[in-house]
Amino acid sequence: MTEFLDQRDDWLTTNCSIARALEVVGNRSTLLLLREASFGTRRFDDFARRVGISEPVAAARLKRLVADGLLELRPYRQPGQRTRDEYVLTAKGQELLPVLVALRQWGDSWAADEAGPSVRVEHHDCGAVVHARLRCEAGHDVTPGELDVRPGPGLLRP
Amino acid sequence: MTEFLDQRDDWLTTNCSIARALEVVGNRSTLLLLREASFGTRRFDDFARRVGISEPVAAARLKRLVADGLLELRPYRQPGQRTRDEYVLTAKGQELLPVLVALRQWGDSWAADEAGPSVRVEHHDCGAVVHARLRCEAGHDVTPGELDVRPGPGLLRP
DNA sequence: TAGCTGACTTTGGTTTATCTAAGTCAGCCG
DNA sequence: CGGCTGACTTAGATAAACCAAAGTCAGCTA
Repeated sequence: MTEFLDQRDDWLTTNCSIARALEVVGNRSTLLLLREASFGTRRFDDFARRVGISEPVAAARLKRLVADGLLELRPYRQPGQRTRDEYVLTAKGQELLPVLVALRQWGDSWAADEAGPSVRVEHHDCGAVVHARLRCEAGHDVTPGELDVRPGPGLLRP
Repeated sequence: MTEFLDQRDDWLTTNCSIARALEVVGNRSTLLLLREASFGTRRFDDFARRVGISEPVAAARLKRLVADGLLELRPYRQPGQRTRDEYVLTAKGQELLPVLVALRQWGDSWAADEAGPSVRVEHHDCGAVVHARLRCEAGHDVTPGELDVRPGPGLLRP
């Protein structure tokens, strides 16, 4: 595996899933909007205010998130109000939650306030705190130091 | 818990671990440099070339990553060359790998090339593919839909 | 039907991220 | 001791992200 890594060169740039993911969620405001969506925020100005971004930015990013299929618009109606659209996470958006959990976990460990984290994410069924963990398909817990990188089927050689 | 989320308003902005983490790694090039570091890249121009960014950007981001303690400079010497510094992941940097694994996993699922992913991340000990998973402290696997958000100790009320 | 409200859009300007191209500089090699 | 090489830095320019303030507009409510 070491040889593989030493020999490789610019192939990663061409087909890297991390880079592709970052084209969709590779900026601060997008990830914070997804955080809000995961907390149940659904309305335009709640998104803008709670994330702390301006309305034009919120509008552009939310539009992009809908176009990319991470959020969907769903009509709803509050009593005494007219029909509106609310933004709801799709399955594609929900599957990004491990990224957010992992980011929060890192922030809790390395950049937290003295008072501790402001939120706690629990397992709905049992109330225990939830973490993002690495695990292999053989069922072992894996630490960051135990990762090996190998060529995959989509590897493009120079 | 629903009441909690409905009542909360601008508290999250002030002390959010995700936002804090994103201040450090909230841009594309930083995360891609960390990807490279996790693949074992150590030298300046390898970083720049493999990530596909210009040298000025690579220099600035690497400097920032060292200042933030995610990478450290370690002197090394190749035979017939002078002493240089190489960039190596610290523990603080390694603990971000779950974020990268989760991002790659999402990219593999939702934005992959037809040919499949270009790399495969394995458990060093057993060779099985590694995934980022959500798990609660009671030991249950948790799906993104089973997450509950609750106030934490550092929660600031408006 | 006039007004209010939520959900944006428009305008104009600043900051941040990025690029290319060229320059610096330290120290081993010959 | 003079040149080469790797590791940056500087300069100048463009593109992307963001902001505040004001404007638009649809459709309930009164």
